[in-house]
Amino acid sequence: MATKRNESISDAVIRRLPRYYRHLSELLANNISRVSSGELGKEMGLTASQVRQDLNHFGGFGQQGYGYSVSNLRDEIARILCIDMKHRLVVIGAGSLGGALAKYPNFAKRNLEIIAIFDQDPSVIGKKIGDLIVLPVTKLDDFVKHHPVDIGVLAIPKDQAKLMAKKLSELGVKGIWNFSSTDLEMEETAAVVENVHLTDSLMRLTYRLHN
Amino acid sequence: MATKRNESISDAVIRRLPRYYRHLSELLANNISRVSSGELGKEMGLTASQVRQDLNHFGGFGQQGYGYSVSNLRDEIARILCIDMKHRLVVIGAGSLGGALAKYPNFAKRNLEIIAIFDQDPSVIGKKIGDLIVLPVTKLDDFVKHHPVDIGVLAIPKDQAKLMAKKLSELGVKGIWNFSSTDLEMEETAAVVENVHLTDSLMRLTYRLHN
DNA sequence: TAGATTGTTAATCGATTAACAATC
DNA sequence: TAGATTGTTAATCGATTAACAATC
Repeated sequence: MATKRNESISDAVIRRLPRYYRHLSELLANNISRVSSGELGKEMGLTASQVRQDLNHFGGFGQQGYGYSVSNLRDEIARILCIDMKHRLVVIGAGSLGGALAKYPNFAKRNLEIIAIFDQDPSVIGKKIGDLIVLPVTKLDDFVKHHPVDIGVLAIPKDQAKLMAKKLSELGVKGIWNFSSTDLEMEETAAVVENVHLTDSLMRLTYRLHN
Repeated sequence: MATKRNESISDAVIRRLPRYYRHLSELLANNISRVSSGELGKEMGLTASQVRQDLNHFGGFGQQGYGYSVSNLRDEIARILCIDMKHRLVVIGAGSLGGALAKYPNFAKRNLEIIAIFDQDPSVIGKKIGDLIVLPVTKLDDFVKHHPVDIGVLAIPKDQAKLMAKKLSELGVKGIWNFSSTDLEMEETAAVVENVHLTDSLMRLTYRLHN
């Protein structure tokens, strides 16, 4: 059971979980086996209070007078984020971004596996990207029906994104990781969407550069 | 003058600005010339109140009884985000992610220009990526001293990220767009850092997939 | 003018911080 | 035991929503 009660956890908390995970991994790599909320918070720019509040949404992982076991806490957060389970991804769009995502090295240790990559361009189909061969999108239906796919990664132009998201969702893919610069909202469907807007991120940087 | 007074704008507001910009661009592309806070909010999943509050941090761009001029509001937001100015970027790391960013098509219309890409690997140096030729990192100092560089894009392994951020900052580069999976914090230096953590984003998706 | 919609103030809601008893 | 640090409740702060007078 991930949460203590059936309370819904705020997005602000969820956003911090992967950061906790990274920082705890870092501590672990440095052979540090225990950490207090104060120390962890200081590293991450959070108050001790906030760290304890965040963690206590999911259960009491610490021990009074001692703090938290780094490896235990890291495992708990991995479990909360569900990266203790294997997830299978397909990438739609074998352009340079799709290709880069398909080869991204940091997925494996989080149990994330890219199992196929698709494109519609005949000049790209058949090419090798890492260990994968680019398949024609026309084979997508067939592929998904015969392989378990948890997440579809959209690295295609924005005008095709909505349609492809709908298709994936209809095929039973439950998660969409969207790199097309349009906000996908899937009210109709059951799929969960996570939008990554690279230019939005860069525009926040240009804002802060001058303010 | 971007803000009305010298109030500091909350991060939550800044995060929405690029979304406003995208949605207004969309409306403009569909030849819609005016929009009310209610309509814009509905499209974006915000209340009319919030739209008006957000915009009024920067000035009164609307007109009672009419709403907002789409093109005018879009221009104002572009100005607030400073994408009416040209920004010059250099990419550090010509791996597949660095390469993809160097070729990313959505930058140009926001006045963002990639002017060089660097790598340390001799087998990559000299290769062509889009219109650019990969330069050796040893030439970085010299390049930055002779060309105006606003933003450094880090697409390198995390253990090299901190050092490279420091170097860029010392060379006078004021913005760091960091794709290395470590949180760069530049208290010592004057550089502004925007972190993009792809695996964090994916972990939020796996969380929501199961909760 | 009447209707619509803004800009802005006030009320509410939620997230962060502070405080402290519990306890290892 | 004494010291440290948690889990949790209460207080504060800030962001979102509601309300409405101003006005195009």
